[in-house]
Amino acid sequence: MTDKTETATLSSDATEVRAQKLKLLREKIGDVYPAHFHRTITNAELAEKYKDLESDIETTDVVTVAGRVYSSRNSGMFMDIHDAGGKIQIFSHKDVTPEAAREMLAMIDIGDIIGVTGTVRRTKRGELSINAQEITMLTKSLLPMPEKWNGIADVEIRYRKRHLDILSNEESKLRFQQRSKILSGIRRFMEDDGFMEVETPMLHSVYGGATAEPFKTHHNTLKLDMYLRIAPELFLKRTLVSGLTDKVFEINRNFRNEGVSTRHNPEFTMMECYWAYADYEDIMDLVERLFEKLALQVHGTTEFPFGDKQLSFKGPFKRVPMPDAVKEVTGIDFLAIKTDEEARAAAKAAGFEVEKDWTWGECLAFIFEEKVEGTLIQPSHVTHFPKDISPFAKEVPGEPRLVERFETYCNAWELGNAFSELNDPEEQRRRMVEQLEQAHARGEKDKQLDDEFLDAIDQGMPPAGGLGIGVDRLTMLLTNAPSIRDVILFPARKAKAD
RNA sequence: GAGAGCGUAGCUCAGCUGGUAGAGCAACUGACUUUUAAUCAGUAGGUCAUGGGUUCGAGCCCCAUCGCUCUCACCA
Repeated sequence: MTDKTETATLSSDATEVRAQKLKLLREKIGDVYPAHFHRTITNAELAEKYKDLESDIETTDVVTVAGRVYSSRNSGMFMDIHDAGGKIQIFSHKDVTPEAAREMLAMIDIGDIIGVTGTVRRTKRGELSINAQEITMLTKSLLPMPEKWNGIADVEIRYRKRHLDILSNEESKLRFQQRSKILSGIRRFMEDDGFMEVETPMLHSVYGGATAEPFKTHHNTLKLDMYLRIAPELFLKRTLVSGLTDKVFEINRNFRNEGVSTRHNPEFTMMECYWAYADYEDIMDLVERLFEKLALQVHGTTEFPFGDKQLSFKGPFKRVPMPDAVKEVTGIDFLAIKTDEEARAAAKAAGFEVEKDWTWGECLAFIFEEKVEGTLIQPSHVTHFPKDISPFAKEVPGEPRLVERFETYCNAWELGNAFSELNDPEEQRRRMVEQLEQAHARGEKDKQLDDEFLDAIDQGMPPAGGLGIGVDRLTMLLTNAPSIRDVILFPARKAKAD
């Protein structure tokens, strides 16, 4: 394959060496990136099948494995190759490996993907191995692998070149495998609970269902300004009106043109569901059952660590009305306060800076966010939100300033938001018009009234409980990830100047 | 959008009050035939993010720009 005069000409620059080896390989064996190669067993299956094989025992079982070369010892006599599920040691020795296969070793670099056919054995030192009879180059890698002990630590590279992160950091690989299982776990839970998954538009000509700045785009043929959806809520409710199903859900991306942080990405995954003939208390039960199931799936138990905290997803969760929570922490009894003026005065007296036009509900919500939110470490449902900030929720009977809404908090993060959904068409229209006026007053010129939604509500939407769950944040908690970018494969980045 | 911090070899990181640019891994040349963070000897690899400035002299000090991280704001 190659003799000393050829190898002596190799440069010491890693990428140049690989390019030269690729050229030599093409001359010698032709196709360095073959289209057809079939392994007979994966590395994980191999480990399972031969877990009882004793040390220093050689079998006559011939297998074909494949994977990326992660390390090489004794001039390639021992190589570890990894596929997505595990690793296997390749043993290439003159007693067991034909000359032609051993010549290939000089052309193999760490990072290359190879296929190996040979017999299964366990070495004296107890390492399950393949005695190589045939070695096939499947993919020559042109770039060096990241450092083998520390992997990629530079967060910029970890996010921009995610393949290097996952290639070199086992923790990162496991986390994304776990995310996939969480996603399918949510889907299975919802389906088992009788919910039907639907897909509603990502491109909206009128955006709504949440208060957020949208991404704006344009459809050329329709000559129509459009928005990437900030929430699927209004379409899912229209689905509920249709009678297609009494239990509907969607798992998909929402887009919000706002700040990025360790807990915010411009596109994020939301599970949203609507359940006819149920109310927000039924939804609380549902959230608890879902969280408990996911914790069991990921950790095998409902108790698990996050950072230096210990979380428990064992239901039932603490349930506390917002006015009670605020009273407990600050002593301010909002239920005893009658007017907006009094609310602002009470807030000011307690040391909060409030805007002149704030309502009773806005003062209550503000103090909740300032003082209570940060204390909610274990999963908790905060109920009885002010109506002023909840345009889609039904009033609490006997307390028209509050609505049947709850948010689920954990680790001081908002994870879920749910209501007994408003289905009174006149009340719904009133509240949406009010929201629209407020938006226009803030300078949001693009905000429009969603007539198609209001028309559907006029048709009659069954009473229902609805819920939105932030899947990324839930995944962060379940996989002990400090940043949302650790659970999103390709998080939003600025364009690189070079 | 505001504040704080960071940017040194392909990767992980040192580099003191300003005085010749360093290590480990990876790579290359050899030795070594049962290793597993293999080992041993040697070699090569740098516009110290970029552009200005101060200084006899700048990786280090100053200014600007770019990128990243964290905190805050908007928000989930």
